[in-house]
Amino acid sequence: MKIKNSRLDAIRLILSTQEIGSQEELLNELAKEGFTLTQATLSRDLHQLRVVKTVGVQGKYRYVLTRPHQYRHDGSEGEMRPIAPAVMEVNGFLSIKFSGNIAVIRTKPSYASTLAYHIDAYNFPEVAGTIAGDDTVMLVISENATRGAVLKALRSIIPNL
Amino acid sequence: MKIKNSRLDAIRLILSTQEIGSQEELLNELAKEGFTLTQATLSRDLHQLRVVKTVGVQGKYRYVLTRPHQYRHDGSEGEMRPIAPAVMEVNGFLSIKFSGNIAVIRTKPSYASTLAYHIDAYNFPEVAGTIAGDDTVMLVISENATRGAVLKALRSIIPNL
DNA sequence: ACGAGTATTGCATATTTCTTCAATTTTTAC
DNA sequence: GTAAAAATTGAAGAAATATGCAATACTCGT
Repeated sequence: MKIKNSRLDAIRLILSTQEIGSQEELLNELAKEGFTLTQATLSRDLHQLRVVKTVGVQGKYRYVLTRPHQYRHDGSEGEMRPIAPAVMEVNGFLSIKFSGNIAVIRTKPSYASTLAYHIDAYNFPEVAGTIAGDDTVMLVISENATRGAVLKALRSIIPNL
Repeated sequence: MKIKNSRLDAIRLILSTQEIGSQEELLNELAKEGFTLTQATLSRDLHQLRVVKTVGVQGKYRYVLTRPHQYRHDGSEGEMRPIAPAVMEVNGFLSIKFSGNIAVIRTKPSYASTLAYHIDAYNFPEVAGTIAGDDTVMLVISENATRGAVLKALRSIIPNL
């Protein structure tokens, strides 16, 4: 089904760029994008996407993505995902540290999966893969990439870096 | 407040060892431990602990811990946390692979944060830190530790390893 | 020890989310 | 292409969760 899949994509996109606190809110955002559906369907969509409702920055509830299987596209994955639409503000970033071949990125609580989603979306060759917790992203650096190259790549999507 | 804190600990413990699908269910478990409280209070406790309701193994909903600050105790943290009470079954473990200075541990869906929680609780010096996704834990090995040492440490809490 | 300020809690209810059922649409196998 | 099977959906209501309010318990400074 075509409609459903693009709707799921829309949900992912919205959740990764906005702070959504209830299904109704998300329903409105989806309506703006031209998707008409009921809360019942949305509930099922969220279940399928394994989205979780967590507690965001100021104690507000927030729906966030949990990414299913992390660390992909190490060459084996030909599937070229569409580039994230326009460079967007990826806020929530706090700090980055390197250790061996990985970078540990700290974010504000509940922002990690959003950031990881964006990093993934760009398919940087310097990035072997990522995994997101709640406020931490671990990024595995590609074999032939340098830390500097990773920083440079990330700077293109993280404003305050 | 003493009661509340031990209750929060009890919640953490229960969530990390059992599959809890609703607050009422958790309420029952807490009752067994001698805690009497209402769903309202529990809701607030879960909010404070930033527990999330996610989708578990067979599509069932499940409450899981989100760990607040990963990768700690690199020397800077003196705070000695109490050892996890008794060695407990940390099931859900599937496999472990090493790559450079990290270990990638696969678990059954939604078990990752539970496992990471336990690893953290033990404060192994061989472990620089962990981060949990949904079904994956990435563990950063301390600079001066060997893979064997990490395995040995993990074996003490993961039965089938 | 007293009182002001803060935190914790239950109750009742509002709000939100999930699920059952039946209807439709889409896919699959011939 | 057609029938059977599977998937998707909305409506409505059930179930689960969050919260305003008032009462009680605790903390801290004096």
